[in-house]
Amino acid sequence: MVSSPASSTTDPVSDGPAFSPLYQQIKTLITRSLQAGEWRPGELIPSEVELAARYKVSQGTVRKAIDALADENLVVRRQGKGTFVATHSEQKIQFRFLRLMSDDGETGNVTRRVIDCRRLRAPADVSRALELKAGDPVVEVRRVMHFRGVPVVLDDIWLPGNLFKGLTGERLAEYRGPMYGMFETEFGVRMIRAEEQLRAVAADATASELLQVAQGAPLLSVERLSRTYDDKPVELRRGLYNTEAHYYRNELS
Amino acid sequence: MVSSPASSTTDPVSDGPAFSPLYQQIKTLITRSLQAGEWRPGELIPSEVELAARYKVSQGTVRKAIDALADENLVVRRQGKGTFVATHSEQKIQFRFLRLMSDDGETGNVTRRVIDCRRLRAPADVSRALELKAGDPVVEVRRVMHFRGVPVVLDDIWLPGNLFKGLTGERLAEYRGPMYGMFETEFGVRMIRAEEQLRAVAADATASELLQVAQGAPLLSVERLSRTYDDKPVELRRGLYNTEAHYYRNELS
DNA sequence: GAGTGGTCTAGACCACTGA
DNA sequence: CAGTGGTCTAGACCACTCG
Repeated sequence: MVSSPASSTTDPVSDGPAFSPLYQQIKTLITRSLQAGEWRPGELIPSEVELAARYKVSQGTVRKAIDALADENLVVRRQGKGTFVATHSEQKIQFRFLRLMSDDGETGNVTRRVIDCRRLRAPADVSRALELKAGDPVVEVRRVMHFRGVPVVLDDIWLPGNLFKGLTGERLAEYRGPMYGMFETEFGVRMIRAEEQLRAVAADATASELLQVAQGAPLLSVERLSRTYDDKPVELRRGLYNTEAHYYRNELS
Repeated sequence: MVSSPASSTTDPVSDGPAFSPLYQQIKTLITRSLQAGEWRPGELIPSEVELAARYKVSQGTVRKAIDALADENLVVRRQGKGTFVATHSEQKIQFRFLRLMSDDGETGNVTRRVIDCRRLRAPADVSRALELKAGDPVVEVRRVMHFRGVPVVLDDIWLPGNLFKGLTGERLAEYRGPMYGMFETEFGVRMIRAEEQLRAVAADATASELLQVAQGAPLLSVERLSRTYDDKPVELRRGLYNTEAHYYRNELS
């Protein structure tokens, strides 16, 4: 294994060789393999002993690297079976990114309706957020999510056009299940983490119509920037949530 | 060290002896000491070797227990110095519970003004949330937070009267810094984790006056239930945030 | 330099899964 | 039963802090 200093995503850019522990370097190597698609979402990755042999380190060091990856939800450990690449196409993981709950606890059936899907040159604010060049192509999607048949969420979504070639409203419409699941299986783009900015806003004409609320009614605005393995932004999403009978849940610790 | 199964907070109540690893048991013991005040917020706890000797386990096992406590923010590790009990009276930790950011990045000066503070018998919804008996005493606080002199947050707060004997509006008003810091130093009550429910609502007459916004203006409603070491609820808080120039930030991963 | 937490190793044993 | 991850130990060495 390399013993010279390796750069880490969290290392300061300042002076000094910036010591990086072995397990961090291993973690980086495994992450690269995940990013390169050596093991795909849902698949089994090599066992700890195998990886230890591959990288010429002890099993304990590999273990610590995988522990960190599991903490970040990049990977899921299953005792007796092995370690699997995390996937959005799993019942259990879905509500990690969809934090809306019904007041009565039951979330009920979720259905998604695509209102619009088009390709265009990125508006200034979108290209800035997605770190694209001005005028780069983006896919713009508008969709409504229904909970038990009632429209609750209106999403406007922008995706880098170069990463989502061939994405159309039809393909979106015919896909069952969460969008992020489709993105990872159909386009090889996996959303890893996201930052959200929440605000209360008044419903405009469009929102009023699509969410069936009065104009000016208070809506929860959720602006999300999603990133993939290397922290590159790959989705900008502006959501409007009707919180009459639902709430956005959050845990602080 | 005990070798028989020990109950953990996350153990299922189902059948079986429910195997609990040693480091979990150690973690529970350390948590009990924290709760009992053996080491107070901000103080140094015994070194890993000392604790290993005390509990008759290896240093590695103590290490894993402390790692878990550090992950939960109960404790802070400082290489070369030791491990410290986490405290809310620290610049660094303040924005763990206050997630409001200014649009321009700078949060600026935060000031707090107590509008009202009184003792009363808990209303039904409050006593239910705080798991009190109907009619138990609570302290009710109303306060406004100003960012750079502008009122942005209106909080209504309820605290179990038995835990906060002697809390008055005067004592609150004269205290500088975050409320949770005062709670831990003055009343020995430490907020560990909290669940929040976010909604968009319309400003009523009171909010409109105290936050200087139009009646009916959209406000972000944040209902928070805070818990202490043993997961007992110790605070219910209903906040109204003016998100004209601020947003509630959240990270998903 | 002594004391702290942080890393790395090697080996033993345990708990769980599935053929 | 073999193979996986999970726990626990003991010891060596490193990085950091402070007197």
